Amino acid sequence: MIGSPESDVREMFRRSGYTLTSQRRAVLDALQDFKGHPSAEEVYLAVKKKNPKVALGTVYQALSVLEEIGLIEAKRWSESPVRYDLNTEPHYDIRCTRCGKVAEIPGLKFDDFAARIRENTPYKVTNTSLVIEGHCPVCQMED
Amino acid sequence: MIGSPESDVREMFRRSGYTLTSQRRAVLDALQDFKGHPSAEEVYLAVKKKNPKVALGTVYQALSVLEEIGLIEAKRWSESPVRYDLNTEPHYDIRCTRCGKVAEIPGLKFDDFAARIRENTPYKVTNTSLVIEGHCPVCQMED
DNA sequence: ACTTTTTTAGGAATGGTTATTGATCGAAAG
DNA sequence: CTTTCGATCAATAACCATTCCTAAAAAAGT
Repeated sequence: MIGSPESDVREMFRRSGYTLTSQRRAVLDALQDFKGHPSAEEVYLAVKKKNPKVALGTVYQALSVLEEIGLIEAKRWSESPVRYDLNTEPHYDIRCTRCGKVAEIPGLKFDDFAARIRENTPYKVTNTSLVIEGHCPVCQMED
Repeated sequence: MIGSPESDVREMFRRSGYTLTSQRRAVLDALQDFKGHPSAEEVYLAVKKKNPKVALGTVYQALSVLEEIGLIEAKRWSESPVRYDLNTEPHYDIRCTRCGKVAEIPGLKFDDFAARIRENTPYKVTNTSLVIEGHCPVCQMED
């Protein structure tokens, strides 16, 4: 939800009850450095460069903890591997199903649908995700 | 997008270039009969009752064709198997991550994200999907 | 320092989905 | 009708993202 400076990260871990281990920190750092929306595998490779001993399973587990805490967001596009993003400013992402590139949609005011949904259901909403797909201008030329 | 009566189904198949085979028809029928959002496996079992010879792979293939044509919609919740729904009136679905039940959120006017997004991007938008998850009233009692 | 609980590495196992292949079907032409 | 030829199908094997398992290590609690 926020820019996640050091103190916020610590605070959110403290409140969650999970411990902020070096592996979880490394996964978060890797996501911070990443341009785009890496898959678990890509995060794993990035983390491995600094600490060759981390296991892929650990990265998966760290990602799921970070998602549960709310520090990162998982995007499930129609193509399989789940992709992760730092949970910073709300924004809309669109993915080209031909070339795979993910872009942010600029100039579109973000509508906090999560808030509106909370007002309209007795459910306790824990997660919302808007997936948008299409063909980017370049790939449209194939038509 | 619409109620998909017989003639619409034929028309959409005709325009797509795909042929309306008995298997694809059976998959569509199964979805029509289904309450809720079946997985490919569940659709397969339903189709199998009427035609024991169909293969699971055929169901997957039919589902992907039907999705491409726009007759059905695929929902990718955080829990793995993809679930399918007839593409009828736009609506919001919420899924309880504890008991797995999917419910429609009533009384919430659907805002056509796709239309607003199309106006704000050079992409050709082919698919939008809003995934909402939380804990239903019953499962909240576990807290 | 000792005990308990949580986390990790490493690797094997799972399970949803895709790919493969040979057989079969179906529209279009002769 | 038949023949042709591409599309579709059933069955099964392969794939691969993710989860599970276990012993060891680390962290937290006392």
